[in-house]
Amino acid sequence: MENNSDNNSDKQTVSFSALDTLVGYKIRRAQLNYFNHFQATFAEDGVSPGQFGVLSIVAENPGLTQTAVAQALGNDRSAMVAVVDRFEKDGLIERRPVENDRRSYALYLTDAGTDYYASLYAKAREHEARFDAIMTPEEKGWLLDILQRLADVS
Amino acid sequence: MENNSDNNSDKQTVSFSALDTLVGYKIRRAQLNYFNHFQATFAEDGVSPGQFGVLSIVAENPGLTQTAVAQALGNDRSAMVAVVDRFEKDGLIERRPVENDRRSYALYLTDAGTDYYASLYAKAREHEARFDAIMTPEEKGWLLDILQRLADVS
DNA sequence: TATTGTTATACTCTATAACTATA
DNA sequence: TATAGTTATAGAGTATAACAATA
Repeated sequence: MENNSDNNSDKQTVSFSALDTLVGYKIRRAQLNYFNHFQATFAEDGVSPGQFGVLSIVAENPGLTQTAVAQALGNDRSAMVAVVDRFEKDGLIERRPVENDRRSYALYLTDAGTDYYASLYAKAREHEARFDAIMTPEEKGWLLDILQRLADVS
Repeated sequence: MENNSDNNSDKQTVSFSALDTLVGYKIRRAQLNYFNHFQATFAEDGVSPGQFGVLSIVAENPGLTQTAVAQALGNDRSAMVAVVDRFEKDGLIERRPVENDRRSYALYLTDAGTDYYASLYAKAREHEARFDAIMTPEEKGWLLDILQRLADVS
């Protein structure tokens, strides 16, 4: 084993003065931890955070086109194809023709998809409880508000 | 143009009830916005947030090995090689042999690297000001604390 | 046996460009 | 001309596995 006092390699004593005052670094670490937990929770379902987001938007906004869902989530529409293909194949999402515009598909959850999303959402809420536990409801409301403001900085 | 009232494709009216109560979704959006701004600010320098993190850790903790820096940042040590190669080639970071352990290299900023990091850090602080502007100092202190707690959830 | 730096590799996420069919 | 869905592709980021040198 090396002598930690010489080369400063003891992890506990590493200085983060600069990074610890930048929102960007801490927010990345927090987000990575959250997503890793989320992935672990939904590993058996094979649903990623992004896929859960698509299901959630379609569940709450039936009839949106693929492009509209992509825009709502801030993604490129090309990224929707594989996600919708997968959920359509699983019988959870339906692509329905849009009258008056044969270029578009309107997205709807099937009955199975509605049930499936309900179970995923319940699981997501259980998962969220682990993170809710480290703050008060007031703090969480305030955190969500600040995160929204950070997302809106232009 | 399609009829928005029929297929619910007006972005302003999309419902996010579920996602808006999950920390994970909002934190991802906030982090993406922050990182996009960061990338734009440092585009001329060609420095990513992760690369800035490496420089910052080495600047504050001269003599750490590559593996120690990777552990401090929560990355795999294999990811360090390309980053250190690049900064070494640019004459900003030095790999020095570690006495008593010929497997390791201790990392140090060169004089040029020290100056360069100082300028990058000043730029990062200017960049941060855009995000500091949307909250009070008290709020920021509290935000950093909450983010740390989120990162520590196990 | 274990660890460091390294290489090769693969996987996810994401964005861009171009194509087609439609508008 | 412009847009929706699609496809191919490429880049960044990250992780794993294996190797040689060294501990």
